[in-house]
Amino acid sequence: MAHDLTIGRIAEAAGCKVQTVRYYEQIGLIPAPPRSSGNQRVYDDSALHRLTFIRHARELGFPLQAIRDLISLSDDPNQPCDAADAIAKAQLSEVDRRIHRLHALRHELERMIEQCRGGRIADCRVLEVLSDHSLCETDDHSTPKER
Amino acid sequence: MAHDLTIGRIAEAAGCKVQTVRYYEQIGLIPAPPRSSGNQRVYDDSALHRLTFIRHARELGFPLQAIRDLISLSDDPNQPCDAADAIAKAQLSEVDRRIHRLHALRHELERMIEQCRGGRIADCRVLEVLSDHSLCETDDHSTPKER
DNA sequence: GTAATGTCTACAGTAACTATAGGTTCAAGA
DNA sequence: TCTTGAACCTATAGTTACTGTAGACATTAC
Repeated sequence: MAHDLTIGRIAEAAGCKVQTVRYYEQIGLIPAPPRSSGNQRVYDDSALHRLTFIRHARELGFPLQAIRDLISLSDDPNQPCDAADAIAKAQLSEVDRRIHRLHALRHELERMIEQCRGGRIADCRVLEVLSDHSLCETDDHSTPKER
Repeated sequence: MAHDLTIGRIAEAAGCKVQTVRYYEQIGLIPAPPRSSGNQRVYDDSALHRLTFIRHARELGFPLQAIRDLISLSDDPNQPCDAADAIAKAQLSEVDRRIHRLHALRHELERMIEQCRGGRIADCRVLEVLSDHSLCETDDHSTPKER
């Protein structure tokens, strides 16, 4: 049984906005669906499936380009899956880097909050800690690429 | 002793690009510095101090608007520091959310990689896991605001 | 002195959406 | 059946926080 779905329904089912679905169509990530007599997009389950794939990968932090790669891989299922594996592995190490960074930041924020005890700005360590990088316990100066 | 610094030097010292410094000036986050006879920006230590403050806060994940707020707070050091505290606390809970999320994602990526053992795409679970949200162990469907 | 590097302005481009305006279509209630 | 309000349509502009490019001028190193 093929369900007919409106754009609002697949957006809701996939957990994103209607505009986002249209945007994905515009950039060619999902195919343009057929239209109803009143020119409204009509989706089927496979469209929902692909949209869910994309949203899920986005939630995992994959950039759209990586998702594009994964989709083109899955369109040709006789290739070895090394490429998909490599993409996932690269993503894993990126996630590890972010977790590591966030833990350091968390620690520093806690120190900041602890030292700010309702005094006056002039005595507030929050601003001081932010000003002085040497007080920071991480020395990771790299800028995260896709945040 | 007041050091004279070129834009390249303060950018390097603060760990960002030259364009980023000019961008911060453009949006009014740092004041326009005096120029040399050859029309090049000349910075002093206080400019470096403010830039370091901004970069450090950015590395901590503060959006520019929050940084703007913190700067305007520090311009009036007789206020109570509750506001700075509130900003830091909001940031902390945001960091906590991200850490939590990333741990779930990490777990899922590991499962994906484990299940992809050099077979063919057709048998590769990476794509399958990405397609099926129900296999995912987190149900957090929210989209992070500032990524 | 000259070559390489750094800086200048102005503007365009990036990712990944998000919002708005001004219109059409659809579904539900009176 | 009419109407009203929600959902849809296109097109375009805006968002955040930069990053890159072009073409010209300045500074530094050899």
